[in-house]
Formats: sequence, C-alpha cells, structure tokens
Amino acid sequence: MQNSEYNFSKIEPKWQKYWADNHTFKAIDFDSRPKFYILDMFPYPSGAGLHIGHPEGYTASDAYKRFKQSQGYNVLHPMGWDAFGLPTEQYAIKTGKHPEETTRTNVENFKEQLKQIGLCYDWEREINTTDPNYFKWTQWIFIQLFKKGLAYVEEKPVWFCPELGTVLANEEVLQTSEGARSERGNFPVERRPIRQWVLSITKFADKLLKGLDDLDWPDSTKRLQANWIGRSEGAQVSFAIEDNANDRIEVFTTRPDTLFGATYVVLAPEHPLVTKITSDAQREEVDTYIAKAKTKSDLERAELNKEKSGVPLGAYAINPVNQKRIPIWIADYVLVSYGTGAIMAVPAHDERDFEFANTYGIEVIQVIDDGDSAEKNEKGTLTKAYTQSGVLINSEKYNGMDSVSAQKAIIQFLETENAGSIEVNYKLRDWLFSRQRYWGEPFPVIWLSFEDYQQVNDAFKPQNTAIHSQINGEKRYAVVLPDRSLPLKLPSIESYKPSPDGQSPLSKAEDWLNVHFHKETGEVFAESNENTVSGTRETNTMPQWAGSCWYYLRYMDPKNLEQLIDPEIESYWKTPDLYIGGAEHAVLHLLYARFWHQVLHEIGVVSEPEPFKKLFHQGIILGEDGEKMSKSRGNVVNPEVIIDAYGADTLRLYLMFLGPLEAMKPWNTKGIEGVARFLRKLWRLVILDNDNTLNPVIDTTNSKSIDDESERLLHQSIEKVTHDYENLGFNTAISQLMILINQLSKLEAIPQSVIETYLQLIAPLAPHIAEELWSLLGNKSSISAQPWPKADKEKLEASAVKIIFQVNGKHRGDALLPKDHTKEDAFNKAKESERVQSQLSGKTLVKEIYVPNKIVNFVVK
RNA sequence: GCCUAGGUGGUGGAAUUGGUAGACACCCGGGACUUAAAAUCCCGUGCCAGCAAUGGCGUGCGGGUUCGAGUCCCGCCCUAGGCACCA
Repeated sequence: MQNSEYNFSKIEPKWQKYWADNHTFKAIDFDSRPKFYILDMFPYPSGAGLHIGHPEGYTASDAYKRFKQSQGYNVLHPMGWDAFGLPTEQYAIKTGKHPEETTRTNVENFKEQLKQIGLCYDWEREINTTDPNYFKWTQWIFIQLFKKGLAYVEEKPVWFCPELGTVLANEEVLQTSEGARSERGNFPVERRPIRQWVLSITKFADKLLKGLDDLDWPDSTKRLQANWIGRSEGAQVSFAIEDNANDRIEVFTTRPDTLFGATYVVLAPEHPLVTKITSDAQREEVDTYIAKAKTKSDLERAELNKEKSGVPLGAYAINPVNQKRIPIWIADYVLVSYGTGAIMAVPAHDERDFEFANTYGIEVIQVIDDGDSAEKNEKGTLTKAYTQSGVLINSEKYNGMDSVSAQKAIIQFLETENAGSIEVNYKLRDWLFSRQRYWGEPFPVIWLSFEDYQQVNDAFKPQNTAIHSQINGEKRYAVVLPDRSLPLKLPSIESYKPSPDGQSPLSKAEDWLNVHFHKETGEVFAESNENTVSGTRETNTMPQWAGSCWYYLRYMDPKNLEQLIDPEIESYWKTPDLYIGGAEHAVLHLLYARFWHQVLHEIGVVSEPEPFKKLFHQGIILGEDGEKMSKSRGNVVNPEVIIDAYGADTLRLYLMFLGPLEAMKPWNTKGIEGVARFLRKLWRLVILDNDNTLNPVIDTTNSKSIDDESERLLHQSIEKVTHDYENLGFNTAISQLMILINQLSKLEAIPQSVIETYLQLIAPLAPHIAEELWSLLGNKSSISAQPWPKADKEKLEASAVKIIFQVNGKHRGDALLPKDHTKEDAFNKAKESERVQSQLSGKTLVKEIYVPNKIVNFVVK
C-alpha cells in the first residue's frame, strides 16, 4: 500500500514532534493578538480507544484552529478528559482494578491516538475531571449552589437498575418493546424511592429560555432546548369543593377562555386531596385504581395512552365562573408532576378530555364557536374536540368575545373572586443530581443531628431553608465543608459494588464515613473534641454531568489552586468562540452547562451570562452499510488502521471530504483512495524522486509567469477556500483545492510562490505534508507562522465572460463575450448561433431577456 | 400524534440572491506505460434515441407562480432525528 515517494509514516511523527517541541500552538494569556477560543467536547476515555467520530469533529476544530492562527489570532484550543463514569466503574467491579488506574491507561492511549492524527492541542492545559485539583472546583460549585438554596434532598421514586446496582436519570432510561431499559447495557430497570440530591434548575427555566435568543446555535438545537424547557402560559384556577370549606382544587389551564365548558375535574392518582375527598361509596374502587397506577411510572403511563381510564371520587367541585356543580375524577392521564397535578376538563375543546368524556358518558359543552369548521355528526354535536381558539358561546356575559380578550377578562374576574391568576408552567423538571456509585465526585456534605446542627456556624448552611433527610432512620441536617477542606477525595474501598439496597459503595467505608465536624471552622477530624459534633458524610456521588458542566472554564486557568479561575484571565478569554460537538448533547449537557454558567455569572465568577455563543454539531459517520457503526454489526472503522495504511493527512482530508460536516454520512473505504491519490499528486508536483530533489517544474526564481486562467483560478481558490474554512465547509474547500492542483499540474512551470500559497491553503487540513514540502522548498519556519494568503481582487475577474443562450429557458449554446459587451452585442451573438437559429425558425419571437454577464433568453411561440 | 432536518446519476456529494443541474471524487468501461503487477497518465461515464451533429426526458410525487424552478408557493409520499397524555 505504502508509496515510496510520499513517505507519510516518516513525515508525520517528525512534524508532530516538531509542533510539540516548538509549542507551535500554545495559547498565551493576555497576548495582544485578538483571542480565539475554540472548544471540542472532551471525550470519555473509554477502554476501546478512539472511534471514527472523534477524529471527525476534532479534525474540523484542529483545521479551524490552524486557519485562525494563520489569520493572526491567539488561539486557545485545549483538550481534556471527562473521566468519571460508569464503564470504568463496571470494569473495576469486574476486575478489582482501581478506576484511577484504568483511567490513567485509557487517557494515555487516547492522547497517543489524538497525537497520531496530528491534532495539536495545548497539552499544558490538559484537564481531567477525576483529578482532585479539578473536582475540588466541581465540589466548590456545588457548595455555592447549596448555599444559594439551589440544592435540596428528596426521597424520589427513581429508576433503579438492579443489574448495574445504581439509580439512573430519566435520560439514561430507554423505553423499549421489552419495557424500560438502561441506556448503558440494556438492562431492565424499575422504580424505587431513594434519597436524592436535586438541583433547582427550574428556577432558571425562564432565563435559560430567554438566553437562547442571542446564541448563534443551530435553530433545531435551540428549538430542542426550548421544547425541553416547555414554557406555557395560562391561568391557575381554584375550584371550591362541595361540602368542604377547608380545601380547594387548584388546576392549571392554558385555556381559561373555555372555563364555561368545564364539565368535570380530574386529579392525578397521587394528588394529596384524593383520599380526603373520596366518598365512602367510591373508596374501594378509588383505592384499587391508585394501587394500580402506583406500579406504573409516568413514562409507562404515557406508553399506554391508547385508552383512557379513571374513577369518579363521588365528590363535586364548583366552577368559579358559574357555580356549576361538576364531578371530580381521578385518572392517570393527569400527571402529578406537571402543573398542580389537577386539571379542569373541557371535553369540547381538548382531545384527551373529549376521549375521556366519551368513554364515561360525561357532558360535552361547546363554548368556542367553530364557524362550522369542526367535525360534527348529523345532530350537530362534536365528534372530535375543537382545539382552536375563536369566539365564545355558551359563556354568559363573555359570549361574543374572542379567545384572547376572554382569557384576560376571565382571569381578571377570577382575581377579584380570589379564585385564580395568571400562571406560567414548565415541562422542565429539577435535575436529579446524585448517583449511588463510587466513581464520581463525592459530595462535600456532612449530615448532623438537629441539636448539633444548631451549634454549627451558619457559614456551612444554606442561606434560607435548612436541608434535612432521613439518614439511617434518623432525621439529619446537611452542612457543607469549608473551601479549605476541598478537595474531598474518594476513600479507598475493597469492593466497588453497590449494596443490594441501592446505597453507594461509599456507605461501607466506615473510617471515611463517620467524622467529627468542627462547629466553627468546619474542619473534619477523626477524633472528637469539645469543639466538634459527630456526623456522617454523604455517600452519594455526583453524576458524570457535573464535571463536564464547567470544564471549558478551567482550561483558561487549569493550574490555579486558589480559585476556580483568575478573574483577569477569565476576562481575557471569556467563553469559547466556537464549540464543536455532537448533537446528542443538544439538551442535557448544553442545558446543564448553561444553568451552571448562569449561576456562576450571578455570583460573579464569570463575566458573561452564556457559555457557548456559537455552536456547531458535527454529523455522525455511519458504517459502509449505511447503518450506525457498532461492534455487533462489524462495520466499525478504526482510525488507527486507516492511519497505518494511508497516513493521518489522508484520514483528515477524507473525513472532511466525505460531505458537509454537519451531515450524517456513510464511510466508504474506496473513497479514501481518491484523497490518497490527491496527496500523492501534490507530493510529486513538488518532489521528483526519493532523494527529495525538487521537481524542475517548480520555478524557484519566480521568474516565469503563469497564464491568466491559472492565475485567476489561484485567486478564486484563495477566496473560496478562505470563505469555506470560515464556515467549516471543508468538503467544498477540498474540491476547490483538487481543481486547482489539476490545473497547476498541467503547467510547464509553476512559480515557487504559487505552490507555496497552495501549501498554505491546504496546511490546516493536511498539515504534515504541507510542513514537509514547505521545508523542502527551503523554508525554515513552520508554515503555520505564515500570514494567511489574500486574494487579489483584480486578478479574480476575467476579460471575457461566458454568456448562456436560452430559448424558452432551455440551454441552447453559449459564447465568450468581452466583459464590456452591450445587451445588443449579446442578442446579436446569440442570434448568430446555429442552434439558437434552428430553435427560432418558424416561430414568433415574443420577448428577449438579458441577464447581465450571464444569460440571453428568447421567448418564442 | 407533534416538532425539526432531509429526499439530486450506480455511490458520496456540488450548485451566493430563482439563471448552463450533476462541480469534485468513488465505482465502472476503454486505452497508454510495464515481461507482469502496483503506481501513474489519457479518454468515456445522468437516462433514452442516434455513427454523429443533435433532440427528448430528468433534482421523491401531483399542481402552481415565472421568460426561466433543485431553489419560491400549495397539497401529498418517504427517510432520519427529537418530543410525546405537559392540560
């Protein structure tokens, strides 16, 4: 396979060493050049090594980095490791090998592979989320959230996976045909109530939604986040309960204008009022229904959404606008976790309510005029809910009003009656922030008895509400460690296996677990004294998201032991100017990171409110069969194998040539041949044989001129390639470079300056061969140090232009005309053409159209 | 069901604001060089008819706007991704 002329396996390591030794791509704090911070999503260093998706995004950012640096920017392009996580822990459970050790090996392997691709990171800024000097600050951020009242503890029914022995977030659970399964490993999962830390991301829902407006992100990603946050405006309406003066039912609705059409009220089965207001006659039936609902999760309930079911409570609510008595039901189509966990049902104007009312024979009252556009039977009653807005009917004094003004008027009325108000609701739920695992950041939290808690300095407590929970059957209160006790490291333990009851493996590390907390300083001692109180540590660890939520900040100041980041350094680099990574993180990572960044902004750690101004998603590379790459399919492409056979430059170029960066595209091993050929062609154009002697076609004195056409193409290429690089359009940049080399290889003499410009243009994508040829041409410094070529505008334009002749819009020939030709010249020239003449003969010329410098079109009949 | 992105040769994909559809490659066919192979170079390559010049058709399907539509509008079909009883 290997070609003796273009010896990439010798060239590539040489230049990789050169870049490292000379710090060619070092980012310099406070440098006077304009800064540019380009960020890659850092990888999880798995045991399997790089897959082909990594070099795709990373080549794009590396090329962009080299391009920007040549343009005169001070570029920061760092790399690190998102190294906490389940697979490493699973491996530890299986082998007994400490996760730290596995991580170290895997990181070394990943780093080596990245270097082989010619990716030049500023390794002095390398970070690792499992490094105590890194997670010290992850813990520090948690403490700030804790103190601000943005963290709380709750017993939550959560997904538990017996096989993995851990709790999973909703996002880590997949609904499959075999029921709920874990995303990792595809094991069955079940619901279990477990004590959890939760972060109040919902308090930032509005800010997270509004912040999207100013971001230069793909629209689809913004919409995804907006959808996820799911803001909806409406009203909270309060229904009195018949024969019950103490309680009221609060419902949320986006359609207060349909209030006169409410013919029943539904509570979620878990709603606290249910047991209180159920009539004796209905109690047995209701209890059975609740018991059944309990075994299903929200997701499972949603799964079975074909048929609605419910049970009447035998109690009645009073509609606040017309005092109408309507029945109260429970039904599992109402979710306790959204809104107030109760709804007013308006079957005429809501599909779900309509279906339910139909099943149980509940009255349907139409209150919005459909203008005869709704589906009705011959009696004129609705056969389907009419969900549009419109003019009100059957609504007493509101009749004739449109939905918008009726909503306002009805809410106003409810306010005067103390029976409702404007309300906003979000789909977004608070963030379940703990895992019962070993390999994660330990929480810097100590649990104390109430008595002891009262004696402790307030500096270690939340600003407002104390956090308490049942720990080993006793009520305990949470305090955090002082900053100087950080990082709180993981203890050594014998087994990484969680206990069968779902507790973290840390709960077995007794020495670490039981501590004595200094009431004033917060220091922790192994032995008690008169100033300490005894407590136990939190045994949960943080989820993998924690470390990846703020890593981009640490790259700016990775070795700072005193602060998360020096404010002056932060004000120089600010935030990444470009963030490249997969769309699979569109919601979770990118939302969590924005949340933390906004909190850090509020407490003055960072100067900008949003972390990622510009975002780009690289697409997925599929296997040759057009299917997702997977071991089981056997269609996985290993980057190392490709590098061995073709070299890193060919791999880089091919990955970028495959198609648009953002597209999902299949790998094609044969296609790589074309790119390999292209690089060999470039090599031969400059170098004649194995002795590295220059091809005599290279005019080293730059004395021979090239023809106008070639020169124009050169300048067009400079312009196009520059423009394409700027927009990450690497595939079209490469095809332009191919066109240019096809032209140059036809010339009898190529001025050295021309081939040098060519090498500069290709250097971001194929840096090794570019550096090698650049140096063989006699240059001493790195090609990346050269200022980026500029196109000469005057040389872009040709003296003659090609005019297309059309008859009735169909192409019928063309001709070259001088640039300064007139409209009449063009018409005359067109009429001279035989092909045009034959199309015109026997027909009447109706119209003559001329598009300057482009087209002549004759319309005939 | 809802939201989003797409649908262009045998294949991956090009195509500023509507202006030569198929750039650049891959595959395939033919030829040159070679004892042979690899490498390299040249020619052909959307489909149909034709020796050719040329003509007809052609960007998922059906309509429309326009001198002119891959591009704009209306209605469908299909694929991928996301959300999914959110009141």
